[in-house]
Amino acid sequence: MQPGTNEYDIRSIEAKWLPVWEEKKPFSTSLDGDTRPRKYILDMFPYPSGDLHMGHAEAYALGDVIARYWRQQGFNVLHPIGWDSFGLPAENAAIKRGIDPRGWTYDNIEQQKRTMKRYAASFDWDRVLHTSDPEYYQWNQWLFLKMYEKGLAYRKDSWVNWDPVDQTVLANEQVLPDGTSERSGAVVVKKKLTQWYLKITDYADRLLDDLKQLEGTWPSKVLTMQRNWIGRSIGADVDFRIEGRDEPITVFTTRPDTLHGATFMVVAPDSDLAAELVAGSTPEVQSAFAEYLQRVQKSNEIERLTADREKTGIPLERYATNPANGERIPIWAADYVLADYGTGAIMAVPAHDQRDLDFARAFDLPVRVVVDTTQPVTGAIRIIPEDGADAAALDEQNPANTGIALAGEGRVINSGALNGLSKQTAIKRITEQLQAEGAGRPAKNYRLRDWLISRQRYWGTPIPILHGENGEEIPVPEDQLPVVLPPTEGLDLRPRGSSPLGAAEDWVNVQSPIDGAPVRRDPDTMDTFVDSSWYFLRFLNPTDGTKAFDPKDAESWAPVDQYVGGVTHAILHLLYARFITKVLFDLGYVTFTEPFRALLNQGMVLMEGSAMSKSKGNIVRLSEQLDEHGVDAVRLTMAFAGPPEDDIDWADVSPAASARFLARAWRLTGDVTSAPDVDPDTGDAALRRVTHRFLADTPGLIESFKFNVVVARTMELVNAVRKTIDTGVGGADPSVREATEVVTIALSLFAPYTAEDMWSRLGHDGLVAFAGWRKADPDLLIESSVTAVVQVDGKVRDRLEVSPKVAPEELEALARASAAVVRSVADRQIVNVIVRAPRLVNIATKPAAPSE
RNA sequence: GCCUCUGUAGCUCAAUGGAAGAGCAGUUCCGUCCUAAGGAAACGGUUGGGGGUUCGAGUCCCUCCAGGGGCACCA
Repeated sequence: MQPGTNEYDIRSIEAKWLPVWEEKKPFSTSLDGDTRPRKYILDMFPYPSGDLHMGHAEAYALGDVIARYWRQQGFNVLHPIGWDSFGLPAENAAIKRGIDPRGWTYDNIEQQKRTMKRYAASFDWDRVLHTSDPEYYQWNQWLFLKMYEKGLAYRKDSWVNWDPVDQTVLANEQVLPDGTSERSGAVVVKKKLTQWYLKITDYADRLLDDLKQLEGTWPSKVLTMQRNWIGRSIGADVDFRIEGRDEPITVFTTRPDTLHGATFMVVAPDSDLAAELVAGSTPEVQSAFAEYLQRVQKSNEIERLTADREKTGIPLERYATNPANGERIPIWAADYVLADYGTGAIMAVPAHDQRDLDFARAFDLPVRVVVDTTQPVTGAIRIIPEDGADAAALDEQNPANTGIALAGEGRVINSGALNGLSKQTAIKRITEQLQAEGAGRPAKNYRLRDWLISRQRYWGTPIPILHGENGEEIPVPEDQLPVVLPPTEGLDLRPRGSSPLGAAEDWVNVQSPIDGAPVRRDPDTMDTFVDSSWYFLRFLNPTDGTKAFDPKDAESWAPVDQYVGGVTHAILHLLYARFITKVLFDLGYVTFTEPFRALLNQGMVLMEGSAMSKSKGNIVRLSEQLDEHGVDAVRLTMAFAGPPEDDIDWADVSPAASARFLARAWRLTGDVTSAPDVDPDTGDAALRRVTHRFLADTPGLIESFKFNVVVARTMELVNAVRKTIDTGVGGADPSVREATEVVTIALSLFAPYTAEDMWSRLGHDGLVAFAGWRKADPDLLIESSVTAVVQVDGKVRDRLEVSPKVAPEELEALARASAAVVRSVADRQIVNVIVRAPRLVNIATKPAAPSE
C-alpha cells in the first residue's frame, strides 16, 4: 500500500471534486428537449438568517437523497432552491445596526449559498430566486391584483391580532395556542384596524375536501392539523324573534335537534349586536354592560383561551322567542361567545352543552333535558311517554344536579313532535320545519378566518393599491408593476404602529393613473407567506420578466412531486399554498388544484434531548461538524440516524462512525483489480446474489423514505465485499467490481464526494451522477435452496434444505419423515398439518389418549 | 379531558400472521516500536405489562402502563 494513493482523505477529495461539479453542472435541468420522464423535487426554501444550521443540513440531505435517486433512475429531475428573503428578522437586524435590510439579507444568502454548494446539495444553480427581488415580488403584486379583480382581496375594519413588540398585525395562523406571537413571543392583543384580507374562507370546503387526495402521500398528522384548522361545522342557522326589534337574531348551532332545550340566548359582548341590544335597554344595564365590556377587553387572549375559567356575563334585560316552542327566553352577554364566529350569538342549551351548562349553573338559569341519553339509539324506535322516559334514571343524570352536560346520543324528549326521534332524524326534521316556516336553514361554519395580509413594516411586498382622496381604491395598472420599495435612506424603520413606507413622501404621493388626481400609495406590505405561496411555480421560469410563470411549463412540471420540509409549516405555509393554487386554477393559470403531490416532514435535530437554542447553550454548529467529519459523514449521519420524520438527537449519533464506514467503503476501490468492462457473469455467485438482492430491495426502501435502512443495507454490502476479497475469492473477481460499483452508486445519494472519488478510482471517466441505477438480475434473486422450518405445535423441531419450488405434499412428507419430528410427535395424535411451502411446516398435535 | 402515533439488543432501527435480525456502540482476540486505522470471534431479547383470536402473534383485537404529537369555550 502506497501512502497517498490508498488513504481516504475526505478533505482532499472535497477539494478535488467541488470545482469539477461547479464546472460540469451535473444537476442543471433543461425544461424542454429532454425525453426522460420528469420529477419535481422541492425542498422548502430557507429564510436567510445567518448561515445554515443543523436543521437545514438534515432537510437538504434528505431532499438530496430523493433528488439524486430519481436522477439515477433516469428521470429529468427539477431540484431548485431559492430564498424566502423578505421578512422581519432582516428588518429588525437592520434597525439594530442602522443598516439597510438588503445588505444583511443578500450577505446571508451568499453565505448560505456557499455552504449549500460545499454541502453538495444537488440544486440547479441556474434557477435561483429571491422573493425580495423586484423581479420576484412584482408577481406577488400581479397575483394580488388578480385576486382583487375577483373580489378575493378586500379591505375591512375588524378586530385584529396585534403584536406589540413587532408593532404589526398578525394572521390568526401566526398566533400560537397560548395567545403569543409565533415570531416575537409577545402576548398578542386585539386592535380594531382596517386591513387587507384574502378570502380564503371562500375556499374552505375545497381546502378541506381536497385533503382526501393527499391521503397516503402526506403525513396524516398534517392532514389532521389542516382539518382541525379549517374546522368545518355543519348544522343550522335558526332565527329568533326579538322583543322590540324588527329583525330576528340568527344563531348558528350544530344541534338544532336540541332547540326545545334552548333556555336562553348569549351574545358576544364585543359584537355590534350586543351594543345595539344594550342601547335599547335600561340605563342600569347600559352602565353594567359598559363595565363588563371594559373588563373583557382588558383580559388578553391567554386568559380568554383558558378552558376552565369561570363563566362571566351580564343579563341585557332583552328577550327572544324560541321558535320551536314560543317560549320567552332572556338574552345575556358573555365572553365565552366569540364575536367573529358564526353570528356572534348562540342559543344556549345547558342540558346538552357543557359551556352553556356551566354558565346556567353560575347564573341560575333553567336547564331542560331534551335528549334522553339513557336510551339506546339503535334498534326499534321506542314509544316515549309525553312526560319523558325513565324519570328516575334521568334525574340521576340531570345536568342541573351533576354539572355534566349530556352530550351523547339518545332519543329526543320534551320536544313535541320531535319526541322519540334519534339525533340525526331530529336534526333533519327540525331543520326542514324551520325552513318551511322561514325561521331557519341548513348552515355551515368554519373555524378558518380570512387571511389578513397587511403588515405595517418595510421589508415586504408593497400592496399595489392607490387610495384616492375620497377613499376610493385604485389598483395600480398591471403595466406599472412592480411597485418597487423605496430606498431606506431617510426612512425610520423602527416599528411604531404604522408602516414606515407612509413616511416616504415622494414614494407615497403619486398621481392617479386614471385622471392624474393626487393619490396615496397603500403604505402596508404583504405578509411574507404570500411570497412562499406560489414560489414553486416561479422556479420554472425564474427570470421571465413577462409573466409569473408559463402555464405550459406548469402543466408539464407541476405540481411538485415531492415536497420536503419541516412540520412547523403544517398549517400556515401549506394551507396558503394550497389556497393560492386553487385560486390560480380558478383563474385558469394552472390545471391542478393541489400544489404538492407528496410531502415528507423531516424531524428536528436536537442536542441532548432538546431543541438547540442559544439560551440552552446546546447549539451544534454545522460548519464545525463539516470541518471535523467532512460533508459526507455529516450527510450520511443525517440519513442513517433513523426514519426521516423522527427527531435526531445529535448526542446519540456518531458522524465519526459514519466517516469510518465511508473510509471502509472507499478502500474497497483500492482492492478492485479487474477492468471496468469485465463481465460480472463469471463472478462469485454468492456475492452476486447479495449484490442483486440489494439492488432489488433498495428502490422500494428509498421510495418509502427508509433511508436509514438503505444505509444499513449498504454497510452490509460493504462488509460482504470485504469478506469476499479477504477470504480467498480476491479482488480480481468480477463480482467484487460489480458489488463495489453498486456500493458507489448507492453512496452517491448520501455521500457524493466519496462516491465521486470511488467512481473515478474504479476507472470511470464520467461523473457518478450519470452512472444510473443498476437493475437487479431476477435469476440471481432465486435461491438454489431454502431452509424450511418444521414446527411441532409451533416449536421449531427441524430444518430442511429444500428446493424453493418444492411441492407442499412433498414438503409435508419430508417433514413427517424427519427424525426430530417423529421423536417429538411420539405418542401424540396429529390433528392438523399446516404447510406453507417452501418455508414452513407446522404439525399440530394433541395427546393420543382419547379418554375423557 | 378528547383524538392520534410510537414502545423490539446499551443506542438507532428492520422483520406480506410463519426461524426475532441489521448497523453502530461495548467485550475478547489478532495486528503494531507506540498510538490509531484494519481484521476475527463471541456476547447481547419476557418484542412495555396482562388478556384474547389463531395451528402459529413483534405483527390482528381488548385492556392497562409509558412517551411523542395534535385539538381543547369555534356553539
